[in-house]
Amino acid sequence: MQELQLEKFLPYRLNRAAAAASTQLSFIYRRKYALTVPEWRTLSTLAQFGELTAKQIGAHSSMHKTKVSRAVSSLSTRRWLTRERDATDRRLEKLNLTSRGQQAYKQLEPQMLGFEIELLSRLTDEERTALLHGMSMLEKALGVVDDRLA
Amino acid sequence: MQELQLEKFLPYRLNRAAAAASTQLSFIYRRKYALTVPEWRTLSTLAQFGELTAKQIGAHSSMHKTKVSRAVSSLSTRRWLTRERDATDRRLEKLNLTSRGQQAYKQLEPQMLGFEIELLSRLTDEERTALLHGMSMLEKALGVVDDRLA
DNA sequence: GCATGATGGTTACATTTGTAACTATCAAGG
DNA sequence: CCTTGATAGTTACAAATGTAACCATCATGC
Repeated sequence: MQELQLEKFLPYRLNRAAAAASTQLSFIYRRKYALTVPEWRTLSTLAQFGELTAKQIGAHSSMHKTKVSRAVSSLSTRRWLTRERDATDRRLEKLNLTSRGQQAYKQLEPQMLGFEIELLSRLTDEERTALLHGMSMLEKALGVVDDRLA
Repeated sequence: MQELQLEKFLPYRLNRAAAAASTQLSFIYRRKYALTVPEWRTLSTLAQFGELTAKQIGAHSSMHKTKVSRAVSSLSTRRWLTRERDATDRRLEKLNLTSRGQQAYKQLEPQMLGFEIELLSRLTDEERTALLHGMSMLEKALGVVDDRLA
């Protein structure tokens, strides 16, 4: 039987890499707009998909509904998004970015992509391809890919 | 310029995979011993390296010192580890697993390894090798590998 | 229509986590 | 020695997060 070494142990390595990437990334949107992680995810999900409900945002970004609720209400206070009751089902709230929200996102998007590109540029083409493919397989193995998304 | 898609975005994917792996793993040691994540990490680090100080545990497991402090004090209450002041530098506390702590770890270790093996077995040999190599490169790029460890 | 149960979303409360201030100890310089 | 600054570790406090209870609304079956 093999022996467990924390620094070789995949769950631990994933956690450490994720925390590092998240921290480094958050410098960008924290310094510029004082956004939290849930707020950033809500913003980018809405920017990507357009009108969504809070529940849909949670499904796309894997966030707990209370996190989404708080992020939405905070972005709403900032007037970065609008909330509108659905006429046919009044439990739902249709969320949309305001032009101010879109503008902020347009500022951030290239910097976020830049961070990822810069990070991955330190790998060779083969390493990069292999890593991303491996991640996809891992996601499948972990059951984190949600097939039933719009 | 490319467009950012959260589900393709590496930092987000890392976070999601790490959270899923961590949750699934923690079922094992939570159900059996009601351990928290910091406690599990402290336990396994000590099991792996033998006598360490709290600071060293933090360095090896990438945990904040308050997390380590709390985990250590909780494991100490359980009598899974002993704390002993260093004679030559009385700021330091030398930590060691008790036989009870070692025993608990011996129970958990194969199940932890089993989880990882089972997870990785869903990838082909090439995918697995490539993923692990890619992770190593990524860790280097993120600067999470701490060279100056004992 | 009117119970009953499900669903979208919010909020109160408890738990976890991080930040910063603190204690105790050490090391270096005068 | 005595001051000054660093270090190991703890703890008070604040911020973030999850759990569970809750409200409003809807859909279903009687």
